[in-house]
Amino acid sequence: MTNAFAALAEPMRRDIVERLAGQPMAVGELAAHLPVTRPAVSQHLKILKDAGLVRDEARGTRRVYSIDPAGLAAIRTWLDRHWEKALAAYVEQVEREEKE
Amino acid sequence: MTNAFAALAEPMRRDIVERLAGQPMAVGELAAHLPVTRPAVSQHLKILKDAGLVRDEARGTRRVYSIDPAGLAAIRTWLDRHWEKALAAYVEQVEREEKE
DNA sequence: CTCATCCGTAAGCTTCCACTAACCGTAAGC
DNA sequence: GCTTACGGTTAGTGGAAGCTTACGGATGAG
Repeated sequence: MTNAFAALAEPMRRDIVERLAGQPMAVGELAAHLPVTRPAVSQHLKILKDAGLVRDEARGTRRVYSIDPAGLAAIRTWLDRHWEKALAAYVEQVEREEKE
Repeated sequence: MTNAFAALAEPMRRDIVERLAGQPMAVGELAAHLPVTRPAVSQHLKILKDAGLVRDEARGTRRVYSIDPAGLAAIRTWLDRHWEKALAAYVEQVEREEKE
């Protein structure tokens, strides 16, 4: 995983992820519903794949892409970790101020 | 919230978030531990603030920044929603293939 | 009031990113 | 074998992003 957050930074790539979450699709099928050309979609998919967010499966000449739950789970782990840490720091801060 | 994912795309900003999660800090204090100048940190904090990920509080001439849990929670909501949708689509796909 | 400290902002530069157009490789159908 | 359909890759370009330097504003101390 190079950088899942950077992969999801682009609105176009989030749109792609949302569409794939609803239903696995091929590259051309995605491009048909998006305002960019097929190569652009292909490049986005490459980035999403490197980030571990999507998977691809050869299906004849077509290439069907689908969501990789592991990628989303990795982000969630990061969030949870730091969210809890922030809460702990906040509690500690409050306790420190109460002693004053 | 303009774009929380784009805000967290930069490694420097994730570093800042991690440090603030451990303990609220002022701008200069952050910059002292980072390999960039203070204005750069200030610009990053502005982006993180616009994204709803951090909050600031005036403390004399200093300006203390801390994590805003709501921002992280928003990302988590997005993840959960599409993750569940992807799972549902996956189950549906399997059932459809079993009928063939 | 003056000075020092802390911080945000503007301007400029460099680097990276998203997009298109053109090309090449591969699998299915006649 | 030839053609068609589907995708990945490359080169090139316009625009956005991050960094630094320089400057201006606000608060506290003396």
